[in-house]
Amino acid sequence: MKRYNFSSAEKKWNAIWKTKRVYEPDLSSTKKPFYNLMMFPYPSAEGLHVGNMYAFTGSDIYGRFKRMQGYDVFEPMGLDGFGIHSENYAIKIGTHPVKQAKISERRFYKQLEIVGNGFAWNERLETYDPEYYKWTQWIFVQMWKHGLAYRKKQPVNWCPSCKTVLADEQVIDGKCERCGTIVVKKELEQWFFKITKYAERLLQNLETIDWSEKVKIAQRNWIGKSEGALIKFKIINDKFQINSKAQNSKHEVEVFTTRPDTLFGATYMVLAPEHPLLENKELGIRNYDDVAKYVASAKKKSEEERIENKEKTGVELKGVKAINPANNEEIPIFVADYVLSGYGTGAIMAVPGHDLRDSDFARKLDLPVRRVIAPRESNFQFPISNFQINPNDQNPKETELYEGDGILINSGKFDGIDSEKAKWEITKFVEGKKTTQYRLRDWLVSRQRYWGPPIPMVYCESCAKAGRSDAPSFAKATEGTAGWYAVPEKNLPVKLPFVKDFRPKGKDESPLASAKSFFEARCPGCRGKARRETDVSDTFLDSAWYYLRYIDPKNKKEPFAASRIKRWLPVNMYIGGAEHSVLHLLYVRFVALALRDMKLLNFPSKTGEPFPLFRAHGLLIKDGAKMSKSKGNVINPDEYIKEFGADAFRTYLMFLAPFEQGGDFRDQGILGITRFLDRIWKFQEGLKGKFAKKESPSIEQFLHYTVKKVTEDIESLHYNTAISALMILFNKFEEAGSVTKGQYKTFVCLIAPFAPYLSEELWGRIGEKKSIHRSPWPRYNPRLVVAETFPLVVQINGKHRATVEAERGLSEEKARTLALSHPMVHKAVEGKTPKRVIYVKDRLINFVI
RNA sequence: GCCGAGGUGGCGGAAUUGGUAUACGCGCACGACUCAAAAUCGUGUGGGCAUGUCCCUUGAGGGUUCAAGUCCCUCCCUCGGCACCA
Repeated sequence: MKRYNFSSAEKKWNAIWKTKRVYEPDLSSTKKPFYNLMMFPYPSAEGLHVGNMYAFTGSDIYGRFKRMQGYDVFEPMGLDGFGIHSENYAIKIGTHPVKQAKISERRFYKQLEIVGNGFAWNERLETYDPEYYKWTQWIFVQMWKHGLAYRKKQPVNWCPSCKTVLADEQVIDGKCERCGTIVVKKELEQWFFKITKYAERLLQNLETIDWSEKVKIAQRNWIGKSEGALIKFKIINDKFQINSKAQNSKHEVEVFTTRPDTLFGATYMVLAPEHPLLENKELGIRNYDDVAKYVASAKKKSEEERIENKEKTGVELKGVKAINPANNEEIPIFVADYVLSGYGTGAIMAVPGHDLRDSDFARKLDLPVRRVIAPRESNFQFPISNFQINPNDQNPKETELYEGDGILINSGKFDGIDSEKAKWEITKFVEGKKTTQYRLRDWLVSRQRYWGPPIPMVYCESCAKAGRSDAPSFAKATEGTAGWYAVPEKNLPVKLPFVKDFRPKGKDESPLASAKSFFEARCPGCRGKARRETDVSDTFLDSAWYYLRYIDPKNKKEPFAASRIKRWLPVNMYIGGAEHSVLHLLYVRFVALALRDMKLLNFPSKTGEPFPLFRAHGLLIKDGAKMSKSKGNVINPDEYIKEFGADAFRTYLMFLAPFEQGGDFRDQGILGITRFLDRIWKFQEGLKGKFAKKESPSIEQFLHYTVKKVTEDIESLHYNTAISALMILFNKFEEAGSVTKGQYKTFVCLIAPFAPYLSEELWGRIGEKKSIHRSPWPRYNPRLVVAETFPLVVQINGKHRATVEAERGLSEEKARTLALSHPMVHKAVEGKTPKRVIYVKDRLINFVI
């Protein structure tokens, strides 16, 4: 018997599939479109990572399953090869990214072809193709035209190694998402996209989409909605007399708090180092130099220092006080870097009795603490005298931090009120404003790098002086628009020029700033001399719309053809990594919603969400540890495919653990799958076409059960149990020696999504002409799914005592008689009347004695 | 610290959602084939001992129930995400 030669079969079928266009639906006319999308890879490293392979295989199995169910499955693939990751790799190995892109492209596409995925190769795309990034730039221009792109100077994240700014989403634990270098703060003027305008919708829509729960939670937390109040505190200089000061003060600081119910406990105020009040000289801060020194050192701190060292520091502003509007008390003001400038108003009211951070700070600086909320279950007597407690007080119970809600004390006329209710009553009392804050910040899209789409904007100095720009009128009032013009759409793309020394310079600007011929431009407004923007846009903008381009990647007139969009969107199934929870998966939703609002993207959907169904796959580890080059435990997929074949590799990846959970890859494990596939081959070869004439009823019954099980398991991405069910079925085939052709064909169809080559080869060898991957998915007869008999479990006092084979649908009485006929049961129950008999139909009977 | 997922044989992992715990696979042991080995095939494989239609066993302890890996309470550990967001 000839052994199965997987490598020649793989080669053969790849060629046949290509010429027969097995995986190419007609994008403009299909009747049952099914868009099966997977996150395209960064071609950044030595080759395709096994993690990508894992994700693609899981997604492809789902696509193949849907194709066999009769859908016109569209499963495109491309390369996210523009951007910092590809550029960093080019720097590392000392090539130019333009050259490296071509090398990576060949390597990746070759690898992607041998893994046996049903990709629609005609629609492949690369984000560095000018025909692609032309439209990435076009999206930037639309953002600008609709007031969603703006420039602003503010402290931003700067990676000293990548020599570029980063978005908040790209800073992980204070470190650069790409290279792990500690990120520092820098005050720079940059381009931002107004994703915050969409915060509420991005949050609300989460309720309408079917996504892996952990990703939704991550997005919810990242958006970070909180309800609270804005409350104004008057600022006075203590030179002035007490009674005149409050009324006469022209200075005010507004704070944001989610706990206005604790206002009476606000014993001091804290400003962020960037707070504008600190620059106000007429205020008469007496220790101005000390304050300035503190502010300077705080601004220099890196993100990591802030995170690592949570010891609170701060300086009091001498000579000034704030007035607590609830009780008109004068309270000290501090500057401290535990208050962030980018959130709320950059100023807080500090309530050390009821907030952990304020409590830490108060302890450190020995500040008084006042308790204003008592837990509901405590028995406070009202009214309580207005007491103030020092942290050194020997009565620690009273000063203990309490962050919960409860009943108000020490709060004047609000004493005794429930804190939930008091929140809004106190807000009203001090003329505060109820408001909502989001943790989400605007998306910083500028990058001071070479390998990316140049931001298609032009700056004209003379127009800036005259206050001219082509920003929409409603956006002109905001800062950073004067002098800026979008490159006219007919002039797109702004091609990335070849720059020999493409390495980042670290001078707050892109290497393009040294290419004079690139940045010299005409002003689209006054036709005078102007300068192009030399920064490029964030890679995540490239990937924020690729799924729209796939359906018509060669379209020269429009970014995406409206008729095809209507047919193919929203995407039916999106599979990818959870590491993109607050990166790609957030940006991509934002861009879709924004384009929809601009009336540029229109597909049938209530919310405009492009991915109603998303599943995150798990993480693959090797021998119990995370894969890393330094540990030398990185799986090279090519080697495994060469040794075991793509089918065995794919099937093993899916068998080793639940797809959505991820799991542990062990070399030994793949042998089990190899044996399984070999046995299938031998089984068919051994039959030599002599299939059984008559169906064995027990095999037939189990086959129907397996069809149901595998269908449901694939639908829910439980591939590991689907494969296990197929193994059990096949074990029965082997035991029986032979099965009918129909039964056998059903089995081959069921393994087709997992082992596309072997199944196709077997399919052809039993005389089938059409590709198995376009053959109908087996159906089952619901009546045959369960066997006619079942093992009736007999328990005595809940303990398993015997098992008897019984007819399905047995009545309780009959079950009882049957159970008692078993000698063991008979002996145990004999002579006693059971107190209770529990009968679970088709399952068990339990005698309680 | 907060949020999420999880803890089941020597290992990866199953368990119809409260109803035979350890499916399937790996590994291991023994046997067959072989001069031998690999491959392949067969048998066995949670632990215990008094070898039984016995007892124990799903991170630890308690509870609910005829019945708990599954539900409730307390605690421990591992992995992932967020992290001074007021």
